[in-house]
Amino acid sequence: MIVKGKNVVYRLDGKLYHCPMDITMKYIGGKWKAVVLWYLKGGTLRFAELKKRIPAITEKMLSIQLHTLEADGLIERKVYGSKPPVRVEYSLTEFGKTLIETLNAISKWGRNLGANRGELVELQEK
Amino acid sequence: MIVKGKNVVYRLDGKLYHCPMDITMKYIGGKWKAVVLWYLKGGTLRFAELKKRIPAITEKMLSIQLHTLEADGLIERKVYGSKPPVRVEYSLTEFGKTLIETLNAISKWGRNLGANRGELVELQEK
DNA sequence: CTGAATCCTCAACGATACTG
DNA sequence: CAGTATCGTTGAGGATTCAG
Repeated sequence: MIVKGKNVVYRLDGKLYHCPMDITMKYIGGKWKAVVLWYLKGGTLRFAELKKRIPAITEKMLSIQLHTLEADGLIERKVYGSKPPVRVEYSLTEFGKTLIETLNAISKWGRNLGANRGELVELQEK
Repeated sequence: MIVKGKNVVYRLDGKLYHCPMDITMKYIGGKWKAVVLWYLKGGTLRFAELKKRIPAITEKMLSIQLHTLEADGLIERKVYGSKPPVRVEYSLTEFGKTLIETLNAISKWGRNLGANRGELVELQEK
């Protein structure tokens, strides 16, 4: 706990944090991580399935996010088969699942805003 | 609402979002905004008071964050006095207060992680 | 006291092509 | 299928100085 009036910080993985917000943001911040986690919250997904759900992401960025999330212990990567085409599945770890409540709160706020102030658009099939 | 199987997105301020996570992250993403909002959640604060609570931020970045948050309608800026030194106070707007639940969730997760995996450090006074 | 202005760096992000 | 390699771009963030 942060003690009022004291100059106290957290050290985590050798890095100092003055605020818990910072810590969480290290894990889900950036342009893509929260979105990837959001879709994995629904269950195991393969690379191409994630790409399909997040059309705007490039394969490179998706690859980087997945490796980062795995290194952070939030997701698990399972490879099936040794010769291409291989099958790779991604899913939340138990640690990653502790984020679900937080992810829900973030999504809920965005959904409300989109519903109240935004406009729904149906895209044409290409 | 996102309709399953349909290619539906939100349009908000002229920008398209495929995912509610994206929307929220536009408002609280980046290195500083969530932290600033977190401290303003506790009540009205002046520029120097915010700076004191977020030692790592530069005045430039704090200034930018505050203007961005104000432009997004999340915080309110009140100026007292016309001749320097002026007094400027920042506080959450009603719209900004709708984020409190989300901010709490984010902070809670970070606090738990800091408590479980991190280490508490007491800094020396300079 | 509260910033704005300037200049700078660097990491995140992106487009495209290629591969085990 | 699931990426990696390479190169290019962009913009967030930072250091410093100056101003109402």
